[in-house]
Amino acid sequence: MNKRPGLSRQLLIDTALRLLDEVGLEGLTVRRLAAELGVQSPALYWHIRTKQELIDGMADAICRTPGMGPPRDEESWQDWLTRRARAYRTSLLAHRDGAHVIARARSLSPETVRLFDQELSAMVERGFTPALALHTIASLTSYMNGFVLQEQTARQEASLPGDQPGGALHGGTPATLMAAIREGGSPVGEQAFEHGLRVLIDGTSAALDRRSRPA
Amino acid sequence: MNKRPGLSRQLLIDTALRLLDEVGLEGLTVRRLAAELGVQSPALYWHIRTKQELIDGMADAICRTPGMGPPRDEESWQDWLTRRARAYRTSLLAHRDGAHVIARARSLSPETVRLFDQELSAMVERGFTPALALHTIASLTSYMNGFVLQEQTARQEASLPGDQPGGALHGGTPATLMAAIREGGSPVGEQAFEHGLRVLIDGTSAALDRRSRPA
DNA sequence: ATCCGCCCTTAGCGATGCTAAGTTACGCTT
DNA sequence: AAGCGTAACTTAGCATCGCTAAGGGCGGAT
Repeated sequence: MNKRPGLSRQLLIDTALRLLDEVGLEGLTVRRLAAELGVQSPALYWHIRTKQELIDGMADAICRTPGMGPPRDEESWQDWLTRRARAYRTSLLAHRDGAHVIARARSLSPETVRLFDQELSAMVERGFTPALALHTIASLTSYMNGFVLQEQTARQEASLPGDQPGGALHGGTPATLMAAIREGGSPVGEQAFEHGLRVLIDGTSAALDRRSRPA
Repeated sequence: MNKRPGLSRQLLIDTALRLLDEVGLEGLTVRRLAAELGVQSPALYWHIRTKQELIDGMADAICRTPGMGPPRDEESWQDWLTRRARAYRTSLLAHRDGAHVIARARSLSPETVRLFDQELSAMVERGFTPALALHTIASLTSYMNGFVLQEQTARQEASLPGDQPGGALHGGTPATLMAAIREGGSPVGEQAFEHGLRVLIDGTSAALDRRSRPA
């Protein structure tokens, strides 16, 4: 389907991410990717060892987006974590099943780990202990991954047979839940994400205060 | 391999959960489950429509654990959410790839939704608005799912070739990260989970105060 | 000219989710 | 008691999957 500038590990990853939007993670097969590259499927195994390795690379590419990385010098850690979280969510949402790719990944590239380490150092400079910095980022990452994961499974559910907006709820949605959603509290979407994000930042402020000036 | 008390949807789900511990989610195939039940694989399709439906049932069973459900009458919402979160994590960790099962699930049973609604009502009785209650539970759930997901992928990584404790870090782990882990800040495990949990509860207290007595 | 190794091909293995069609066993009416 | 319908299973098999084995073309070094 394409001309042949020769394959490469990176080209496989980039093409796989583009293909992902078309066919989803379930539909992303080695053969389909090979076809997209105008090549027979075993050719891919010259550049990657397993499909898992391809997925790891895709996850890594999704993580390494502008917006990740250490804060700017003038930036408070609150502003930075908020900006970083929004950028990360956007990057996950940028590809169909993006969060599922992350969930299926098994290892990060050394470069990404190094970038991550720089983030931790910057937090230490701003008053975090190393352990508190790591716990904070880990909590935030768990939240973001879990959130978008739910968001993206809900999204593909919404495009099934008739189903009011409101997620995975068939039949009679109970009273309080309906009220909550009507009130603008849908558990997916930007507003919900921002809520959890703020809660985590506020709670982290409290944890940081507790350490820096203990009773 | 078994006698035949006759199959049932619930028996499939229970057996699948038991089998999951042996073979993991990747190894859990329809044929393997059928063999475990002493039956040919197409027999299962009398009781379930697709493998996806089986996974939905497994996820539902994992969610519905003692510890979930509305708070006791004398319990503060903080104590309840903490207890509930610990119980949920324990339930996910109780099965190999438990969090991955949740991640792959697409819908919840009406009963689970109803239980969830009771939880929301109880929160409203304790001063939450419906939307705030839903946002709170959603944030907490995202966090818990994301956390155990990472925890369980890290776990199966640890049982690969030589690799110091410390997760998905091959080669030279950078300085701050190493310090953080040495300091007792591993991003997985109970201590890390408790940190994020407390942060979320503290932040929720702040959000609740903001609503109930707005400036 | 020859050889070597990079990068791709054709062929195919074992396994997967699932379907089609046939078979058994049991409870019901008559 | 004979007949029958349906629930619950079987055998066979389709299309597709990840991945391996073996070989071929082709450019650069010798």
